[in-house]
Amino acid sequence: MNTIPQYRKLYEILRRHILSGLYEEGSLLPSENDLCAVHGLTRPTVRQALDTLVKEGLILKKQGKGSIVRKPPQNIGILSIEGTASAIGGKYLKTEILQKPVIRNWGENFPFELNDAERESGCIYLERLRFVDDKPVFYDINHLPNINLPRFTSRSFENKSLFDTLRSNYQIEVTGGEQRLKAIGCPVDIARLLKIKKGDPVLYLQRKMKTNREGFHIYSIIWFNSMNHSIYGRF
Amino acid sequence: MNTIPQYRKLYEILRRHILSGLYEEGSLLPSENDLCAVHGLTRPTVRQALDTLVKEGLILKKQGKGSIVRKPPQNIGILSIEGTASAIGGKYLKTEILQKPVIRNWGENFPFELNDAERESGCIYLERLRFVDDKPVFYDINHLPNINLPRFTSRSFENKSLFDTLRSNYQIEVTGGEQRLKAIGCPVDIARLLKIKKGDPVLYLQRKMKTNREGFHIYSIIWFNSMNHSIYGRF
DNA sequence: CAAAATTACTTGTCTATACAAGTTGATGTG
DNA sequence: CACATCAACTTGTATAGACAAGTAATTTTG
Repeated sequence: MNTIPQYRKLYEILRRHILSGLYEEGSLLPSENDLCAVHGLTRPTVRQALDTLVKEGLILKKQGKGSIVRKPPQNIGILSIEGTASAIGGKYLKTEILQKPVIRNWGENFPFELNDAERESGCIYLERLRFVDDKPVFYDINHLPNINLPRFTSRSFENKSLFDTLRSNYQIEVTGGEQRLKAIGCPVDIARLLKIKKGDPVLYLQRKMKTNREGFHIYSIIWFNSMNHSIYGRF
Repeated sequence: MNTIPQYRKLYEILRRHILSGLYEEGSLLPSENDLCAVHGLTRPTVRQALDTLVKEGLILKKQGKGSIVRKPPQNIGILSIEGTASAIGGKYLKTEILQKPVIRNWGENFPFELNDAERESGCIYLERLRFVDDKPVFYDINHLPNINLPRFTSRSFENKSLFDTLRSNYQIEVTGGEQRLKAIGCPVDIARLLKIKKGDPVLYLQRKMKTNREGFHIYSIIWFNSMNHSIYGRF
């Protein structure tokens, strides 16, 4: 059976509520017993859902007090952006799909090593241009192995997070990864997309992300205009 | 009572066993039921201990299989460099101290927030230029609070790691941190040091590192010439 | 009125049990 | 022998309940 566990459903609900702003920052989530009653679960199950939220940094638990809602830095699938001018609310982040997901080969000199399963299955490829405050900030191309992702290429990704889709529809979560970072002069075709001049300094990232699905990696190459925004990270 | 929870004790035991090499990499931990029997606990408690190990990356659980022991987690990439041409061994990394550690104020617009203790004590300041293969690759300026660091300013740091010194002489270890990243055109004075042209794209990092000493942070600002090297990181 | 004690809440830890689901090797069967 | 089946393991999910410990507001006490 391909059923989604209860604790996971509750996690998705709470996560959505938190991110949608239903709870103010610093306010308390319903108590564990309340959540039990409302959703018809027992405490260990509810706690499992809350544990996941804690791990993601969305809540902070205090014994005797409750679960305090936090709003972690706006996360664009692992990539956190910090604005220099305005705070970045989810509202101001837009995504334009330049290349809808298509199935194709990995390409000649793919900059990462691939395992056999990945190479044999081919990959799903998509290109995106992402906006903050209606101004283009970064452009990314993404490769994921075409393994057990039913109906993936027919989904809409416009203004949706790729990682949200993977998480809520396929239970795939990024658990870690590695990346290489450079500052380069922007090539002309990318510069046109980002509305900057050729040769302007941009951040160039190659990243390979591991997921909870064994051997399933997500590969991204990113050009990031850091003129008005920084990449923010914790380690 | 100040008793340590059972799951925490078990976690400490298993962690010590793994790090001491009692289990080989890739081998299996005793099954959850075995651990229950041996330590006189129930499965939820044992699982709580294992969860912590998973979170730390010391084991990897597979349903139906067991808990697989992994190598101790990779370093908290203080700053890993990856060469484009030759592999970089520690041997080829040299450090030149441009400004020996001095005690002074934090400066007007220090780019990070400081706590009271830090601001009141003033800071130790030093500048370094770091070479790979005898070519300058990055320049960093570092600030650390002048709190309980006897004889620090009289130490030699030439070709020594600042972090090694802090660990072995003062038992200060970096436990995590946060950073902001940008690509910028290199300012003229930095360009001269790095032997590149003014305006060439360089990576610019601001990082704040947390340590095992409560409230003691290390602040670094780094200009990195990524022409021939990348910054490599795991997350 | 101010401080101490109580009370009602919260999360933290733990036991005991049950069944589902994935893995592996042994056991039969054709 | 090759292959399917089964049995015995593993971890994953979930229920039900108990008591400990921290928090905060209320009540009692001096």
